[in-house]
Order: sequence, then structure tokens, then C-alpha cells
Amino acid sequence: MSKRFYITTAIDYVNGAPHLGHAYEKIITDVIARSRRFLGEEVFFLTGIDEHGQKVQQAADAEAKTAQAYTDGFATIWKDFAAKLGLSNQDFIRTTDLRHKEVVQAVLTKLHQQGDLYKEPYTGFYSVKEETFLTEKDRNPDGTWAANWGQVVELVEHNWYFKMGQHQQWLIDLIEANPSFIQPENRRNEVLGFLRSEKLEDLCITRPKARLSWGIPLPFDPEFVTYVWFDALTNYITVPAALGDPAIVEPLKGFYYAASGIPSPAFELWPADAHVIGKDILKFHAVYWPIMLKAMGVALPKQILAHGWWQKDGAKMSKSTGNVVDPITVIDEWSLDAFRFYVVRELAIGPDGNWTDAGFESRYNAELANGLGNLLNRSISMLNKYRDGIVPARSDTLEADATKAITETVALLKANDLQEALVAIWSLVNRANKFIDETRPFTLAKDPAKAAELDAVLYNLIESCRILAVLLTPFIPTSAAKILGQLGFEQTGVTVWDAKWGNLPTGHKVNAPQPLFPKKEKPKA
RNA sequence: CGCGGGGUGGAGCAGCCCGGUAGCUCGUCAGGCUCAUAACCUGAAGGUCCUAGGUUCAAAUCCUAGCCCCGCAACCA
Repeated sequence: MSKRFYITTAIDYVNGAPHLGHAYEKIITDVIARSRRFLGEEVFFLTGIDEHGQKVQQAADAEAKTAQAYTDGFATIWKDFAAKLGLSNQDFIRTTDLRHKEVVQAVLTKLHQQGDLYKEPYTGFYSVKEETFLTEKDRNPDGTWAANWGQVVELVEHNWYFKMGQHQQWLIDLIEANPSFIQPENRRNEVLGFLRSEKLEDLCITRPKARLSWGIPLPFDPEFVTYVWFDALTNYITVPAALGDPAIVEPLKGFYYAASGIPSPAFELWPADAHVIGKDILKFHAVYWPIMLKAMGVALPKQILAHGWWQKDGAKMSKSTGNVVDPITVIDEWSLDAFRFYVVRELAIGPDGNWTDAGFESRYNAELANGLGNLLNRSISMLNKYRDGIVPARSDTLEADATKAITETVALLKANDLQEALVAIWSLVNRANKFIDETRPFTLAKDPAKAAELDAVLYNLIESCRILAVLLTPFIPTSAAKILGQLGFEQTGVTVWDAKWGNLPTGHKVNAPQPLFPKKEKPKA
């Protein structure tokens, strides 16, 4: 079995409800995953949740639940959310999974034996609420601690640290030599700037069990649990390991033992082809994670793809002020595909974006309903009206336009430029709508002498619609299938090979048209 | 000297790295069309490209200085 295209989202911390940011990251990752399948690759798409840590423990205590019961409840919510978004993920990782604990402990054991970890006392001021030690920078000018830190106590604490210093130069060299390793480019520059100007500090990787029990224990020092880095980031190799991927299992040989056994034949997933993340966790993925992997002798991921954040009406989304976008509400009101389309079309992967309800509605009406939906509707309608729904002889007037759209879309999908791919696809939508205006099939239909001309126009329109459905499959899979259904095709497993001009057979019968993206009733004045 | 993002026709954005007629979507106005989800097509109006210097034959694009806005406490991608 050859290596699959392996793509991940960040795992989400289970201390709140899913919001637009989560939805966005998952959808762009899903579109990339579906695109790769569309292009013929075998794909493994992983998403999941991050369940350990003090906030979960405290929240569980507050509700008088066990931490596990508390987080089990969230697991259901987040899995439902993934389903709501139509994600095509192959697995859903939970950091409380046994398989994850096994990998984390194997990694820690290996690094400990290699001498990459050491234990040291630390004295400092600690914010209980924020689960973090504070520095002098966090102090108010008058020496007090800001109210947001809550209760601050002085604490002496032993912890385990991961040595990072010796890893700085090779990482700089690697990022310089591989421009695609961190994308987009401004994020790459940000990381390089950081690495060149700051000396890497060793990473504190534990919390004493006395203070935080809800975590994975260190196998060689059970008074401690791992904290954040070796728990959350490791999720990306947990699933490959559990599936027997030699790229992980071999480097961890002698340390990794799976209770459920190591499957054979193994999946080959690692190295990941892309970790899709938010810009806020760039440093962890572009600096700490590669260093951790290097230390464990595991290959590095091929790409860190950092996306931007959404604002709402030009301001930061905030639960306290109420200017939030609830993806579930939008999906229920407008449909999943309308939501998927908007977030991908509105924003390139990288910059920050601005959600406006007016902008959403505008794109829905202009591009989905009036552009794509209406093109399909009028095309099928005319074929039914003038030719009883039977596809006439092949004609290639729009072939060049279609082929151009196909070629561009494929190239842009390979570059993960999803927004521009949609622009390329819409060039064919617009061309076809214009084609109707130029050829005037409704006029041709009135003149029996123009029958052949009308046939040609109708073939071009229906074939364009079919190709549009094929190209849109990675983006709006449900709607793409609906288009094909209206065109009389019950097709699954659509791939780029279906986007070939002329695959529409003469004599094929289409179904009745149905509005694909119905326009909303205008609100009463 | 904290860090990062940004300031382009009414709105939202692209272009800036690799200088050379300022482009897209929406909105507005006018016209065309009637197959279609009152949808579609064409044309027009509308811009000191934040400011001031500089480099250049030529700057939205490069350099310098400055101004302004938004994130960087919480929920949180």
C-alpha cells in the first residue's frame, strides 16, 4: 500500500461550543481532502479534540462530574459538529484515547532515555485561573497583578523540560531551504524572524500531578503529567502509529506497545502532507513540533498551512458583546453548502477575513442562486421544453472555455488555492450564462430551420452544467450531487476524470429542474 | 524603541515580492432580453491608491519618516 495524502486540523480544546473559527478550519481542510481524492489520491483526513488540562478538570469539578464524563459529553458535541459540516474525515482523535496515551508515553520514554529531558525546580508567581506562571511583563506598573490573572500565588515547583537549544540552526536552515514548509509566505517570514532573533528556551513539558491530575502521566516519573506539547501535538502521529505506519512505529521501536496490537498490513500516512492550523498556534507547529519530531527520529511534516481569523462586521468576535457567527445557525438557515461556499470563496487561506451577513446573503444570491443555480435551471428547463429532456448530438462550442476552467481549477487545487479555484469555476458559469444570451436558444426554438443550431446550444449548456457539478464536488459535495441528479446522473465517487468535455452522452435524459439554492422570501417591509 | 495585520472609486477586496494603461464582486444609473429562482446580458458614472519626502524616464508597487485603524486580557481558529 502506498502512502496516503495525510492532512489534519488542529485538535480543539473542549471547553466551549464550536464557533465559526473551528468551522472554517475544518471546512478548508475538508475541501483540500476532498480535492485530493478528486484528483485521484488516497487521502486520510484527521480531526479531533484536546481533552486534558486544568480548565477541563475545573469545569468538570464545577459540574460535579468526572473529567472523563465531562469530556465525553463534549466529544459528542464535537463529533456532531464535524458531521454537521459534512467533513470527510477518516478518524476522530481524542487525547483521552488509549491509543494516544500509548504513543505519548512511548515518545516521552524514548526522549528521556536519550537524555533530551531534564528535571529542574522553578520559583515564580502563578495564576491559578490561567494555569500559567507569570513573568515580570505581566505585572502592573504598581507591582500588582492584573485582575484577569485572578488569584496569583508564589510557587516553587519541579518540572521536566525538553531541550531545544541545539535545534535552532537546522530548523532555520530547513525553513530557508523549503519555502513550502510554512505557508503562506508571510507566516514563514514571521517564524524565520523569530528563530533568527530569539534564542530558543527549553520547553516545560509537565505539571505536577498534585496540581493537575487530568493528563497523561510520565512513564518514568508518575508524579507528573505531560502538559500541552507532548500531549496535543503528538496526536498527529498517534493515528499513524495505531495504524501500524512504519514511519512512526520504527523510530519508536522498543518504546511503543499497542494494547490492541499493531495492524498489518499497515497504513502509510506519515509524514503528514499538511497540518492546517490557525495563525495563533503557528509557533507551536512550526518550531516546537518539528523539533520534537527531530528528537524522536521521526520525519517532519511537509507543510504547515496557517489560516487567518474571522472578524464580524470589522470587529473581533466576542461572546460578551454578542457579535458572533454561529455556524450551526447559518447552516440551518442557508444550507451547509451555502456556508461551505461562502467561507472558502470569501477568504484566501492566510489573511484575516470579515464576516458580514450582507456579504453572505449577497454571495448566496449573486453567485449561488442567480449564477450557478439559475444557469442550471434555465438550461435544463430549455432542454425539457424543446427536446423533451433528451440530450442532442455533441457540440463543442464551449469546450475550450470548459477545458480552460478545468485546467485552472486542477492547478489551483494542487496549490491549495481554494478561493481562486472557485473563481476559475465561476468563469465557466458566467461564460455559459453569456452564451445563452449570445445564441438565444429561445428564439432558435421558434424556427424549425434552426433545429440543429438549437441542438448545439443545448448540448453545450448541459455539458457545461455537468462539468461544473464535477468541478464543484470537493467544495459543495451535496449540491454537486444534486446537480448531477437533476441532469439524470446517479453518480458517486466523482473525480477529475469525469470533468472531460464530451462525456455527456447523446440520447441521455435529464430530470425536471429544481431550484438548487432557493432565494429567500423578502422580509416584509 | 514590544509584536503582528491593515489603510486602493459608496461597501468589501485583489494588485505591491518581480515598478510601466488601477482590476474584481456588490451597490448605483442607462439599455437589451424573456429560457430561467423578478433571474440573465451589455454599457456608464464613480478613485488625491493614508500623508510627506526620496529613488526612477516611470511608483499603488521600491526606500525613508510620519499619521490613523484593528488584533495581541477573556471566550477563541
